Amino acid sequence: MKKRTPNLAEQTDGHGYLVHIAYDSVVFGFSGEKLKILVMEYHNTRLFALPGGFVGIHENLNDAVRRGLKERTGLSDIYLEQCYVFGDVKRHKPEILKAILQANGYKPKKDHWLLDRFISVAYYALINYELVTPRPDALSDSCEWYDLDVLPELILDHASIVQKALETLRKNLDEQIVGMNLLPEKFTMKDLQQVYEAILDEPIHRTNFQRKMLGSGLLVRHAKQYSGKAHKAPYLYSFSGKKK
Amino acid sequence: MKKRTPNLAEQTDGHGYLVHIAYDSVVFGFSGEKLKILVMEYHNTRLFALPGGFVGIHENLNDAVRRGLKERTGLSDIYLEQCYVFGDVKRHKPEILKAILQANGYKPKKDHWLLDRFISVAYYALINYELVTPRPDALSDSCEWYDLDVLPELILDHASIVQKALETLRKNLDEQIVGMNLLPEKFTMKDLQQVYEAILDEPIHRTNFQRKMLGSGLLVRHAKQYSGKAHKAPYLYSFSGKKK
DNA sequence: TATTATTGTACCAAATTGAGACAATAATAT
DNA sequence: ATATTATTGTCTCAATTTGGTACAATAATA
Repeated sequence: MKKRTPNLAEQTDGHGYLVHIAYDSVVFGFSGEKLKILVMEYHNTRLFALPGGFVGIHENLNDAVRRGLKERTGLSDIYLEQCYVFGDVKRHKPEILKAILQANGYKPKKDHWLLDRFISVAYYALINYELVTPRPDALSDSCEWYDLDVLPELILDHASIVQKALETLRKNLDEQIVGMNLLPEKFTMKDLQQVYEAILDEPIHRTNFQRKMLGSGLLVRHAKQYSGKAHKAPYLYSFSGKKK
Repeated sequence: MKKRTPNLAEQTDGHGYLVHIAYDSVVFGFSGEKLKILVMEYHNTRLFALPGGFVGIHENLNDAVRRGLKERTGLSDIYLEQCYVFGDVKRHKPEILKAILQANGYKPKKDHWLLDRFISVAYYALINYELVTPRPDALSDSCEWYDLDVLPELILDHASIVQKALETLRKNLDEQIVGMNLLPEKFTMKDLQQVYEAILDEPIHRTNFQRKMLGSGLLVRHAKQYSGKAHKAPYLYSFSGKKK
């Protein structure tokens, strides 16, 4: 039996969702040697935001985030980490939410729960770019990949959230099997290195990186991949560990 | 002008505080070669809990935590870090809150906001044990230091919160100037080593630790401290960096 | 003056890291 | 075929960091 999730804009209070609590997610993908994140644009507003949402009254916080990611990416087994809670009063900008609702044809009353102050739990997710067709939700025109270095201006404190997510990702880089979640099943050593370079935003010495990765014992080597280019073909690798 | 903070138990709804949102803090102190944390016991209940609280409607989340710590420790400039948000449904145990309120002479109605589900933002704090006289709040008999290895049984998921705080502290140990916050202004190298050993719960090689700490460039050496014992007197040190 | 417990420094070996050399190789050009 | 080109995988060597011991210095006591 599937639980019905309430329609956001029609509600006049937070019934169905916990009031004052939201989440925002920084969904990282990797393609074309660059790190990208998902950004949504609301209907007719030129307002850009991170994919976020609310927590059902009988729903685990983490599950709420997974539900939101499933809706936007179609993926249900996603690598997910909390990174920070943004809880300052000054992030409360009811006029922005109001504009979004109005652009969608709703006339929220002054005490509409969405116009209240929210504390947002920030997450980051790592997903395989190739597996995703981003889908907008009811309030948004689009949900698309943006290069990290050419993000549009984001509403509220979402730029800080991206920054915090990136910092946390970098901090966790050595302990987490990042490549496994951002790359397809099989990949070359160069692919993996480019992921690390994109995240750290600095070049990495090739042979030392190779030594480190092979030495970790996490990689399984497969057949070579012939690209058709005029040079030695690289091996393909996959991760031997279990997906988190 | 000081803002009035509402009286918790008298409220019949969350006016004054954000509903559904709480924080819990793991307050670390160091004394007698051991790591300790503050634990509160509620009146007449034998229920033990971490110092926690709620967020005023017009209050920053971080400020709410600082306010709570100020009330219980008297300190206002405390080293504080978020570590995790506990947001599972199963942490909702209204009967425990009810028991606490009843033991204090309140008869909460069924829909009392404190009996609702809460998401809790966990923090850890590092403070100088010597500067603190723990103070209980209105609902609790005591607020006292407990050795980490002999904690009483804690309510709800507070044991997990302690665990998470400890993990986070360990993870941050190298980047954060932990000693500065847990030790008095001046301390010996042995004091500092004992702090690290208490946090990591494993012995550290003395001379390598000394080399690492002196090499960090963060320590300033002062006069020797004569203990009256029959051996060479150690230097006193202090940290040269700014707090936090 | 010898003894004891600690502390500060020096030193050596092992492990890790940074940087480059070089052979192997998959295509293309000759 | 053979030379050329770009890239990959492996090695090697030096520099740095880390783990561990040796030892002298020293503040009290016996």
